[in-house]
Amino acid sequence: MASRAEKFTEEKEILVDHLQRAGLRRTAQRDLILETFLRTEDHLTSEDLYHLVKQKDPNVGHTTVYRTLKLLTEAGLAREVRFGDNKTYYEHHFNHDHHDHMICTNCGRVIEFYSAEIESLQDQMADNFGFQPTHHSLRMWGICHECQKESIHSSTPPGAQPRVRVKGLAGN
Amino acid sequence: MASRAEKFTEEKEILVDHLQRAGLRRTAQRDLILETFLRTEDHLTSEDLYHLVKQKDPNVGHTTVYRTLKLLTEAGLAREVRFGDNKTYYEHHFNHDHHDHMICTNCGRVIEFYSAEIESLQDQMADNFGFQPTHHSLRMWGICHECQKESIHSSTPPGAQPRVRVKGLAGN
DNA sequence: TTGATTGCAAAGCATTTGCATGCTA
DNA sequence: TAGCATGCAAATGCTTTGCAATCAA
Repeated sequence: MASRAEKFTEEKEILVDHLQRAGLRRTAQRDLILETFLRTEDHLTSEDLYHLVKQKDPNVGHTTVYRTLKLLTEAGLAREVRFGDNKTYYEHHFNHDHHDHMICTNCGRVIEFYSAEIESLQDQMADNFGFQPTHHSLRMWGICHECQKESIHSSTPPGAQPRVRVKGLAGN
Repeated sequence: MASRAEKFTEEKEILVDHLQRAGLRRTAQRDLILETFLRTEDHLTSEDLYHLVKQKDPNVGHTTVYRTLKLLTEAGLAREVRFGDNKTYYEHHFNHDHHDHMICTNCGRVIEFYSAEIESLQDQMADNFGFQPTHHSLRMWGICHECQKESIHSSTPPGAQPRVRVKGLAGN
């Protein structure tokens, strides 16, 4: 376990390497945004991250957070995901295994899962079509275990606001 | 095979039924939009459909197309899909089997596929988490067979504009 | 010094909403 | 006739861009 002072050393190196390779510059904002991003394990929008960053440095602009999240994605540190509410969420990518998502349409909970069998069948399927896949996204919407229990006692949804509000039914 | 005059009878009945059940009204616009929608087998945006409908009746507004596509989705005649360019596409849903999509990030081609094995593994996976799925979306991005052939002869992409422009890498 | 970066404001885009008018049932 | 539907314009929400000032290398 790394000490407090050394936290996220590896990720920071990746960012610095990426910046150098691309002829970009290391700035206090980029450092702060990366650190803040890594400090939460949640899926967060640039809006969410913006507010967290503001607590540390009120001068940082929303635009910079947007731009830096794209940067982190290019550097392989973050990954964009969408859960159906037309917002872009970001999750950690470096040192995190690939996974897919189940999204509870009642409470907004997001469950990460991985199935080697599904992955291999996907590749097989792509192969059938001569398709060369670079990436994919599998999402399932429905009711999570906890919300199913809730509905035994009450027909109304649990008190907590859904983290993700799914408007349409389809896969956006 | 139904005659020309009887085309889309079944779908029209579904719409009319849905309208009646919901206390809504049948209008010339809704009929026209449904017909135009059914007349193409493509994935189209409300923008696309709007232009097609305009050719028949220039007075129809974009808003009505938006609203009607939502209506058709509720009626079970259409399904929303997203391919990663932040636009909502619609595809036929009634009498069309469930399927997933491979999207070529070079030419925009969309390949529909279905795998019973993947579906069943998904259900199994959901079951492991006590998750009750209502619907799902599986998309793979990559290079289609045709574009792979093209790249043998030229390093530049083929002339045709991508139907779908994928900006980010992740599943939006 | 040079050119990338920042943050504000403004623009873009797809989509939604308010509202007066029009039209089904 | 009642109230749903329409279509325009305006608003919305997320994201991107223009630009002058700032800052890293």
